[in-house]
Amino acid sequence: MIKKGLSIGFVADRTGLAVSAIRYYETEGLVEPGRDRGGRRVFERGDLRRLSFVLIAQKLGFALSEIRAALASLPKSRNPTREDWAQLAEGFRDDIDERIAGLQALRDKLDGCIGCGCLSLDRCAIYNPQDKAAGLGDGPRYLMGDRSDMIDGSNRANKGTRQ
Amino acid sequence: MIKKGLSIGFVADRTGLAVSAIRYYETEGLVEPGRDRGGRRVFERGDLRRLSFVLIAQKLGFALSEIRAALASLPKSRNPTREDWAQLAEGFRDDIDERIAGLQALRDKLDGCIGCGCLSLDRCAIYNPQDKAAGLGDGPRYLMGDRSDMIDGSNRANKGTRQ
DNA sequence: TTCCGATATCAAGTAAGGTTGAGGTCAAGA
DNA sequence: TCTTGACCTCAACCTTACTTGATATCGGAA
Repeated sequence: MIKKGLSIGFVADRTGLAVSAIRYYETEGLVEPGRDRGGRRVFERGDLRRLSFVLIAQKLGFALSEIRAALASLPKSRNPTREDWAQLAEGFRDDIDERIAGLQALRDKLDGCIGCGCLSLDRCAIYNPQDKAAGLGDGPRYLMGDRSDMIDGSNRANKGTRQ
Repeated sequence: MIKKGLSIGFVADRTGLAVSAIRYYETEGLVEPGRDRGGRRVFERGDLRRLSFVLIAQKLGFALSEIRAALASLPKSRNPTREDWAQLAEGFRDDIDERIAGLQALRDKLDGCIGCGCLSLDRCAIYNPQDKAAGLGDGPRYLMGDRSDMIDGSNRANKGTRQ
């Protein structure tokens, strides 16, 4: 059985990653290269795919920890088959779809509010204190939240206004 | 002329930002609150909009430096009008559109390659060393770049293969 | 007048995602 | 054999985007 291993420099050239980044990814558990007698890292071809996946996922805004979790679904005992990768990509694609939807929703809101000039806001589609910034991640955030009625007549009337 | 100023706490409540974050944004030039006699920050209503804009843009993956640049297009001498904001939002929306397009392209590529199982790659739509990861930012990166022919017959044949 | 919460500054710390540098080893070619 | 380039480890440093803690002041209410 002839085994061929790839050096870290070769992998770096192929993926466009810096050697230091690949070593860092190893410490983060994103790849687990073997070692040769001399202690040098020996990568397999499948690692190129893993690392490319890391690159793509990162560009999409996934954190390394999330990517590690995704990669964990690949079998460790054998070389991942195309079915394994297809399955991983499936869930991944769902995530992409969600992000696209989130961006589109936001764009529509921007169109509806700022774009149309309805900055008086009370009747604005975008302005809704109950509304969350849909699809944009953690924590409820008010979108362009500015409203006059809350300044002059709210239960916070004397807090926060000065002079 | 009656001027009303908003305290940092009020602004924090309204935007959902931490007080410390708002102070940080000031050091970064994203807002420039005035000060009252006692040295406390005094915000204007327009600052709520600025800060909301910062929040949204950040969620979209813009760096604070980019956001600062975008905000710089607003007039400093007078209160930004709805036209000012509309103009800012316009270019911003184009960016969103680009990002959406990039994500869609990537999704399609994933569908076309991993999804369909064509991992032999040479004929694969996604595999193209000349191709950049479209719309995904800096630097050319190979997408899922793994190819057997380059291992056994390339001008790098004896570099990077071991044992 | 005293108290207390909100505010202020400044330095340091945090987390993520790496890069850089020092000092050392390995192995193939001249 | 010597050199050279690719590789190794480990610690320190970097940037971004904040948070935390120490220490101090402001100003409105009791």
